[in-house]
Amino acid sequence: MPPPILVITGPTASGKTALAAALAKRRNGEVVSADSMQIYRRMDIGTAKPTREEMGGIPHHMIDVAEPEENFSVARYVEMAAACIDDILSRGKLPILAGGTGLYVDSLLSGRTFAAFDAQSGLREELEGRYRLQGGQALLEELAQADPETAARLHPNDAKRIIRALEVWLTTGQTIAQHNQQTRALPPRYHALTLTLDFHRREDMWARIDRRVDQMMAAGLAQEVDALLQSGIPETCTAMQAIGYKEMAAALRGRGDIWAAAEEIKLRSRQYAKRQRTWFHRNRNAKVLLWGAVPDFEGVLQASTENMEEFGI
RNA sequence: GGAGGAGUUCCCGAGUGGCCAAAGGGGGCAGACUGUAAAUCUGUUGCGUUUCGCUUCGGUGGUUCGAAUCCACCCUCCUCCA
Repeated sequence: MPPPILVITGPTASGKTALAAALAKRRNGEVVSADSMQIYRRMDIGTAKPTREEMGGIPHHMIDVAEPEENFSVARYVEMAAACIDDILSRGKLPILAGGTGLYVDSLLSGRTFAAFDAQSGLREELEGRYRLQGGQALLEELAQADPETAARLHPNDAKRIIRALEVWLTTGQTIAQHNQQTRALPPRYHALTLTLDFHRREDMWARIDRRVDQMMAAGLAQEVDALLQSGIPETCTAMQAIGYKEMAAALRGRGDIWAAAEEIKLRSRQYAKRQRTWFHRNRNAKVLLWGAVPDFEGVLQASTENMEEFGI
């Protein structure tokens, strides 16, 4: 039986941070973030990174572990986060994985491994170039020669996945379909109790998102993004794709004012929250805890504790 | 007061007699997701008893076999001249 851990997921602004810290305090736990943007240093306000105060003395891992210029990846996340969790377990404490990046959470819990990727080879760039020149249909037909299953699954416009599928085949001699099949057969890395936070009514979630963005603005989001731009960060790097950063960066570069950018950030955050929900709804084993119009933190804390006891952690 | 221009489906915006329930984009809704994932991609988006019917393109009338498209008047907005 894999070691038991607690997982807290949910859309953005659903209170994962606060719940994780509170439960960690009660259960002698440590928090491991599962957030693809909080890993970057110097991106605090816009990623809603927990403040020292919010952490309440609880150790938090997988935050500030990379520079914004770096290209992070799921594979790297899983490797690092697994090491954190194993370390926490070895010290007899409860790991609490908290975050909204569904791919990171699932990859880590499942024990998934990733097919090789060689950034130096230039293959990716070559395939990207061919995609632009020849189009998705052509590459899809080529992929079908080796991996008809994946080719049938992918849409011609799905450049990223077509390219990755070809890349895996070309570099490993194994199709991504085969790889996925193998990795699905791997035993889960952890025995997880997943709590998914969500809202009864989406209007309440939107209100929370709006308020949070207003708070970010008040806390100096524009200045934070400006500092990143001043430091010469490439605009194409992954970190600058983050909601709140790309919109604000555009405004600071002279396209629109920062308050219009704030409104756009609210919109993009709502859309993001929807995608997160779609992802998390797939997990039928998760215990869903819903917020009402007036958040009942004590109630959710109580429900969480009960679920944990039932689960045996 | 005079001269122009504009009013299109939730929004922007194409459409200037039939092929128009009306391009495209946005937004909404739903879904996908195995090394960029806060990213990326897909479907759908007037109503209904759904290979057909009904209602819709500022309003009201009219021309026509047929109108979002033409005509008249009216309403609203914008620009310019007074």
